[in-house]
Amino acid sequence: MSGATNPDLAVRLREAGLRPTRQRVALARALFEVEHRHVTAESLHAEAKAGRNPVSLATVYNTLNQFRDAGLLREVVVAPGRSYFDTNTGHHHHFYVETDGELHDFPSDKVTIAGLPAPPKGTRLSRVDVIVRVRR
Amino acid sequence: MSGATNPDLAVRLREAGLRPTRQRVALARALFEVEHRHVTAESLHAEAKAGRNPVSLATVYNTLNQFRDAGLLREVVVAPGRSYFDTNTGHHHHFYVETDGELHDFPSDKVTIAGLPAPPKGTRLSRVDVIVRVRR
DNA sequence: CAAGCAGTTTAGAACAATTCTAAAACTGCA
DNA sequence: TGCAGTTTTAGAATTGTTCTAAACTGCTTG
Repeated sequence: MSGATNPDLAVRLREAGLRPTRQRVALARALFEVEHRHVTAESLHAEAKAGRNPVSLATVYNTLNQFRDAGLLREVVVAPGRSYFDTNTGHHHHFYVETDGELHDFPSDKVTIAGLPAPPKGTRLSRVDVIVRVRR
Repeated sequence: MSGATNPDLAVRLREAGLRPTRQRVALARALFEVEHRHVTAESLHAEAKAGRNPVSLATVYNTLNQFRDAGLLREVVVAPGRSYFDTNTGHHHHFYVETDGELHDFPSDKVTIAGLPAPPKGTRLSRVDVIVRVRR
């Protein structure tokens, strides 16, 4: 079962304008066939290498960037040199546990942010990131 | 006038547990004797080098980290490999213009964030960062 | 006010994260 | 199946930051 090709993923990639190559599909499966995940390039690379679909680190970086640009992933920068890719692209925010580098989602349903000033003129809103930093 | 030593800065550094050395005072003057600023290590280093108080890049990094640890500065990470130090340590949030890397403060007076979930158990709140990302 | 020691600075090496390069390997279409 | 354009790859290069070890400086003491 785990060796089978998932046609949905191939379709999803094609719709994003990306050819469903062996490597991209392998990474997409690791990312999207399970619950929401937070990965770094290094962690995903280690995972792929350990599994039966080794993918070079350069390709992991390329693919994560392409997935992000295509809207399949969201990048969250929590600290200098610490960047996560989040498979949850819906509206939500993050807890970041500074003492051990963990990142957790929380839904934005209940959260309301009021009174934000208008974007500087000549710019349009791209996204509002809320990172709640906590420590143990 | 601009060559004079500012005793307040020396005091402020000493209170932070830092010896007021020539280099630290020079950087503190560049940072704190004007309106609130957003600097990077590189930009501050370039500035110091151009002025009459050249300071090595290593010292700029050390000093920024010390100032941040002492609460004199706040670090804002906006993108991978892009970290600003903000001389405004009060409550406020940021606009980040993704297309050109600019960072702007905005006061948090008017902004209310309601409905944030409680921190994960075993952790205590450190800070809530709100970054409003915009593009031209 | 000289001496000495801990704290600081520095250039350069080292390191970590990410991107680039150029060549080999693929993918998809004709 | 052949072929043109994409994609992958290893390794080099780049970028941002920290480390190292030696020289220097600020502060305290005798």
